[in-house]
Amino acid sequence: MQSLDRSYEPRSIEREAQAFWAAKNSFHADEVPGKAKFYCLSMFPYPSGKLHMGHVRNYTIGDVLTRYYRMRGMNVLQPMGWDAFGLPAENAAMANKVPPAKWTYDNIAYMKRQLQGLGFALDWARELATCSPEYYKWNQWLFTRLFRKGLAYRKSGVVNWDPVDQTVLANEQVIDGRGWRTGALVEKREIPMYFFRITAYAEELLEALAKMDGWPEQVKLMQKNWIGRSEGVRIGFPYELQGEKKTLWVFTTRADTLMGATFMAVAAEHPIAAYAAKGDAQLAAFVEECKRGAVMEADLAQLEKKGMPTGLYCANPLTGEKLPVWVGNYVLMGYGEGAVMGVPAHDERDYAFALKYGLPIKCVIRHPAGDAVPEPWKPAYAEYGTCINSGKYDGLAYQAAVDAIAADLKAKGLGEKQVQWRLRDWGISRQRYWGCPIPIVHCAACGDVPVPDKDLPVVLPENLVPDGTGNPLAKLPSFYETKCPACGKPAKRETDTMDTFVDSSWYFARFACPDNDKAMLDARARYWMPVDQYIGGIEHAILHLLYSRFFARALKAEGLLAVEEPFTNLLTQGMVLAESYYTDASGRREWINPADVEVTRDAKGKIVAAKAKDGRAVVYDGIGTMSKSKNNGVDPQALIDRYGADTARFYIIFASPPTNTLEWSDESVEGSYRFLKRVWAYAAKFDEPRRTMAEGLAKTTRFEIHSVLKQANYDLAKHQFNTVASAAMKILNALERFDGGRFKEDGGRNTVVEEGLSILLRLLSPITPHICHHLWRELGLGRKGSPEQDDVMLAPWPDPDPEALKQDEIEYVVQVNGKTRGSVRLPKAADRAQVEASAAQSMQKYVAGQPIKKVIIVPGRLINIVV
RNA sequence: GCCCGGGUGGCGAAACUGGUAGACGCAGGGGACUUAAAAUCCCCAGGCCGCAAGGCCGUGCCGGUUCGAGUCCGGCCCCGGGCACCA
Repeated sequence: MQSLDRSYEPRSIEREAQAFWAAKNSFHADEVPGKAKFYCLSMFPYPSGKLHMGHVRNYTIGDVLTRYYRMRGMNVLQPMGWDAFGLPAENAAMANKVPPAKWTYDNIAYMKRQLQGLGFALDWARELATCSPEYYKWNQWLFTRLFRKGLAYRKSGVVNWDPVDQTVLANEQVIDGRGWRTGALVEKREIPMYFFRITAYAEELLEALAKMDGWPEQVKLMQKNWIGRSEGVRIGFPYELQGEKKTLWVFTTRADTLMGATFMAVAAEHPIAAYAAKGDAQLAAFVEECKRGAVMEADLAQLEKKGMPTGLYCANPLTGEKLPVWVGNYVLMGYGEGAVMGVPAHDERDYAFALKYGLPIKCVIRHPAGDAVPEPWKPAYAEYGTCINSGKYDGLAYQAAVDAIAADLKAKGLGEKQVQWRLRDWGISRQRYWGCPIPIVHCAACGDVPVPDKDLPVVLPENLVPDGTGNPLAKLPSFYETKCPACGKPAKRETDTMDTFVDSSWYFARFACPDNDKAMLDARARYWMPVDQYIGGIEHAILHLLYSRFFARALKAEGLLAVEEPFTNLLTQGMVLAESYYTDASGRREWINPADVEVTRDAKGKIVAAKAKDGRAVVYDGIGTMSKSKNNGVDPQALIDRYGADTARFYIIFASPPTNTLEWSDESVEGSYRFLKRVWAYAAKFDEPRRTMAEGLAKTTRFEIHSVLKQANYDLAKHQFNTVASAAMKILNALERFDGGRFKEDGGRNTVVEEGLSILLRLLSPITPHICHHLWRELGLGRKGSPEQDDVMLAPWPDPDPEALKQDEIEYVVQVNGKTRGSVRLPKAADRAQVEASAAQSMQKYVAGQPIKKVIIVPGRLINIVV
């Protein structure tokens, strides 16, 4: 053990503490009936190579919570695993000619060592990787169950197609509409895919949000909007095609504006568009143009609104008025009916479209600005109001108009009220190699046949190297040639793999029983689930969390889980950002890592210039997420190597509250290291003889320490850890003020110092466990003869002593007309008259003869004199 | 474009239910120790005016509510996250 005579050496004490925990198996969690369990989980990492700052932040936050709840006496589980399938492994494989499996396993080994070096309280016995057959077997098993229930099914879906590489591209691989490797213009292509019917749970997923008190409002709101329940009316517009009567259906939330419809717009993929394009080359070209391009909604939504008439007309179902049918590039086939009614007077997009193409604008809602809709567009035009120019519906307000119109449409068989969801079914097929094979066999006679349980898992061969032109599995007969499980005839195995979101939608439950090879989940999952505290990046607020909620419901329906909500409390950490710099001396931008940039400051510390360490001038490009493309990643390992894990952990906690973005600063790390050195140095002086302190100073110091502790516990409860770190600093400051430098006279251990150090080390131990572990034992602060003597983690969490918090006097802030002018100290027992008199007395200068209108007193805090 | 957040000193931040804006740190300035440097310790520090006492201004911008607004309300600007195949 490192002696306190030596200065703080993080490396040796961290190694020593980690060895202690390993020897004692300190972080192993067992199912203990009757003891309150606490399942604390951070989102598992993708094994990309090495830990990045976001990981360190995520796992430090999780570890602080884990260690805190342990000390609060709960049975805590904190596991770790690997989200090990995915695209980057294939990219690395192509670049290095190494199979994704080897690359992935090497990364896992390296990152595991890094996590261990950070001293996280993880139960490694439960480690799992989603790319192992023992894990993904159960993806496949569940898929076959959902398939038989109709919750997994096949239909066509749209993908990005690179015509040169003849391969499907991920959205990420499409840059400005072109393939990332070939530069070819990307096309949309429809292919058969498997979907999970998440929409079957839309209503439940939405309604449960209201009861999820442990989730941030922000995330619940995002999910609510994503699910997107809207009430409206499905309206049929009759038309004739070659003498045949047909109906064009639309969904609208504004049936009250039906009389203001002046055109119809359909998506390029709509059957009407396809029909009309047959006889019209120009329209055909436009439809083709709309169908090309990327599939991303963000891109589609920002396209210039364009349209073309089909030459077809349909009739307003109530008036028979003829309405031209257009094809519009802003109409999405995936939402509603793939067609909309155009009401230019009361919808901004329709308005712009009508102006552009000279379509009539008919005002049918009275709004504050009047009964017309002159240019330019005003948001008021879209507000609810009373119907006008609408015949028998004139004078009706929104709901009454919708009700009346829906009733009339229903009578004609041309409409009814409908609830529409924005949520779409989840397409899980990926035309990629490094993922979980979809357990389906395609048989000419029997159709899609799920692989029987006895043949699971369908094992993914681990030795392939993709070449960028399609899925290598589709080129491997030994993989896809098989026999139909139903009829035994030759058949073809599905070569698509599953979206990696499938893997991550249930891993949290598998941590309870990763060793079970007979069942996906068992009773241990029912013990540990739900996760009590889930921690992860805000960027996962919708997809991952929504898919996991869907899975929990599906697993409950299979009898595998007892709960339908997987995460009771959710903490969404902010992203870690860094500055980026570039030089364009050579004509094209070269990004310089912030670590290699030196800045010049003026006398006030403001940055006035920056240059690269090699002397080249650099341009500051602002702050953003750490990325390879901007070369602004900061490697946490360098930080850990230099200062130790405790400093890295402390800095990351201290720098910002967990939910904020964290702007990286190398300089500030130094301050965290300095603080830990001060803790060490102060502790080292603990047993030096000290003189007896004056009673008054002891009382003030205890008041200070216990007040700070009270606030720190309050902050911990609301997960504001940065101020807990501040609190530790304040306690050390108070202790140093108390007896700094006065170690000459005798007196032995001072009880104020002993108590202060004991509180400090316990408060700090979840954040910086190694140094606290060491000092706690070295100073012998634990109760004699108890297990906590050897291990601060086993000590009880400190709570403030109510005696120490008692005060005889209170300081009141005194304001005149709301402006702070001073303060007065008054005995705690002072009554209102005394408080007022004392305040008026002290404010004579400001009141100066003016009549006092009233005096506002906030008990124990503030006095405001209004003159 | 749509949905969700955020904006407070040179920087990260704090401020409990509307009640002393800037705690705790970083960077900066001054000093002590040292042959020197590093390390450590002490002091100063929102802006403007003033020798000082003190005064005025100040939480992205504009307006409102209130005895009192960083905090509540309305409008705007900028930045970040998500938009269904990155994870």
